[in-house]
Amino acid sequence: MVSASSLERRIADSGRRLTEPRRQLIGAMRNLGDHFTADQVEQAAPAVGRATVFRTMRLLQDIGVLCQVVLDDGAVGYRLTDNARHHHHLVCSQCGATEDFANSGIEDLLSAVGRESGFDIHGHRLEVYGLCAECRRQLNPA
Amino acid sequence: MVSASSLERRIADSGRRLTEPRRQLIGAMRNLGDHFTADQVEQAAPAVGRATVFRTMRLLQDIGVLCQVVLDDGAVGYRLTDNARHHHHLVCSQCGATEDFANSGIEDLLSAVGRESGFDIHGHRLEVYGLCAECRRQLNPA
DNA sequence: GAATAGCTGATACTGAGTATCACCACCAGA
DNA sequence: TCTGGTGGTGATACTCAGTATCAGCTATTC
Repeated sequence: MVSASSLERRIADSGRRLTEPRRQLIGAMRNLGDHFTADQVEQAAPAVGRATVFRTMRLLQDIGVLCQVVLDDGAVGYRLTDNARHHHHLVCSQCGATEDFANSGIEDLLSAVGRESGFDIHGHRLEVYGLCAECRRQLNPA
Repeated sequence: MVSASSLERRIADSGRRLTEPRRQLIGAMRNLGDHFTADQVEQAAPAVGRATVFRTMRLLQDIGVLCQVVLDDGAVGYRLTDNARHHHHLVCSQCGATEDFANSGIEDLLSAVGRESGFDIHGHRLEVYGLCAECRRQLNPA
């Protein structure tokens, strides 16, 4: 879990102001754990206006500490990350637990895809769905 | 482009009725080209009720002839496909043109990711963004 | 202390998708 | 031929995610 102070520092470092609503939203997201929806954030910080919730989430995405996760069913979730570099998500379709992972093999594969297709590839989005170890244990106790 | 008759046959083969609204929606989607939004389909088939548009799009997804494409900016588009098997999308972030591609290397990579993470992986979603050959030519005429 | 840029909350909006419900259309079986 | 069931339809109202607008607030800077 990313610390609140490192998130706050990242906001300040990017030249934005560290205001009370932003502090509250960071606290709310951290309380919500490793995955949450925009709606949950809104409800977890009732003193903050709706527009500010979305503005702040956009800001956090821009500075690379919040990332969108496309779930199994197409719904969108969010996740705080301290990994500002490109990465992918492993999402448990049972409990929603989300982990980051990086894999350079995928970049290599995609450059081959680019050569074959004539596309000049500059980005991608990879979400991997499965059952996390915890959910497997619960479904299938040894 | 998938033929209308093959789409209609797929609906009939799946045990559903081939009704006039469904025929109209198939025509509308084919007219819209290789990528479109739900909204565009709705407007292209004004005689068909909104609920039926979404029901039919869901039905087409269920029988594997329509697939969701998550765009660069997180918006959702759709694409008719004759490739009912698992595949990925190459999306031009300039014009939206979308191509299918399959790559077994990715499956191999992901099984390794599963072993390392303890996840039991059963699916994934990969969208690749770039500039298609046509848009590259227009931006950068030799 | 004034100017200003950044930030805020309220509100109304769009776009995507779902839920509900009464009604229609087709088919099977009596 | 009537009847009932299932599948499909359109209208409508809803939720959820996100954007646009705008007046007012606030921290900073000069």
